Amino acid sequence: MNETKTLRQYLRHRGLKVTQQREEIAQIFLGSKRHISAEQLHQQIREIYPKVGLSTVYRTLKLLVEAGLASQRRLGERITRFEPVAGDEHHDHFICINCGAIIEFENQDLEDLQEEVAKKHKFTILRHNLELYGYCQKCRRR
Amino acid sequence: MNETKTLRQYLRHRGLKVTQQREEIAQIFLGSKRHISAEQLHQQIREIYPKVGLSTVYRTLKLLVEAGLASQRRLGERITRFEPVAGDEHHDHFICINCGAIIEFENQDLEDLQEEVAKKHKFTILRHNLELYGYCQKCRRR
DNA sequence: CGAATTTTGATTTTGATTGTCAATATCAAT
DNA sequence: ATTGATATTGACAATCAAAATCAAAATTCG
Ligand SMILES: [Mn+2]
Ligand SMILES: [Mn+2]
Ligand SMILES: [Zn+2]
Ligand SMILES: [Zn+2]
Repeated sequence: MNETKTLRQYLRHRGLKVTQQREEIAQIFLGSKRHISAEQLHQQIREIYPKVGLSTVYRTLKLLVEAGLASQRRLGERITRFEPVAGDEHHDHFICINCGAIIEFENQDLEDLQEEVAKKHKFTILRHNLELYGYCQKCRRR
Repeated sequence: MNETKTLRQYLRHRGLKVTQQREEIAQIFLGSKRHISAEQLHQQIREIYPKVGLSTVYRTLKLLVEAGLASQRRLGERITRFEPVAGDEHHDHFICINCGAIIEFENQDLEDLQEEVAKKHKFTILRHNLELYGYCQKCRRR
């Protein structure tokens, strides 16, 4: 678990405390399925660490995002979902409006073109959100 | 006001009723500033039509979206904003994280490239969201 | 250890949006 | 114009994810 180290470093760097709960939450989060909600993660954590509260899950997810270990998304639903970030990778999403499937993809041309458009408008991009809604392979025919 | 006609047609086509409130809300919405919230729109409407309720504003905005006269966005905030749609135009957004400015842009290459990527993944795009967050021209230097 | 500081978690609160429902409006057929 | 079936309205309550509260507990560092 290298990410655990990254979290500890981030916390110390900010003068925050390395607590049991933060380590437990990070541990479970990093091993959980992608695009998980705070509530779902809380359920999973409780199976192993029954005393952890939902508030602390919300707070720790925020820290993980700040530390660059998680990314936060609102993919068409009203709830926020989180996913672990491996290194400096980036990806975007297809979302099937029929079955709810989330398909991740990466395309450097798309990223480059965005930068080009930004340059034209004298805008500096720090991050972006691209969500493509429609039908997945299984759902597209009827 | 050609859009008023479009709304009437849409309502009749769906067996819905053309009401005072729907026409009033549409009228004010179409003349309002872009990226307005339901609450803000309700304020504006009340200045001229004081009896219109917030629920009806929400319901009518939904109808306007369905009729293709409005588009609905969540640009990083927790609230939903609406903007009138002119014809079949489409655009995406830069959002300045410093001053909150929203800059609209259109780029056909970007749209085409998205389609290309979708084809590779056997995904059919019906709609999409692209939000580029960063600094606008004014805010980018310091 | 001991004190200063931060964190936790049960609980309450917030706030945007949606649901409820009795009163009212619309509209097609008389 | 009147009627009656149906849809709509608006005040209000409900929902629900997320944020705030705060006393008790944990962490850190000398
Ligand atoms: Mn993802
Ligand atoms: Mn816009
Ligand atoms: Zn699907
Ligand atoms: Zn700016």
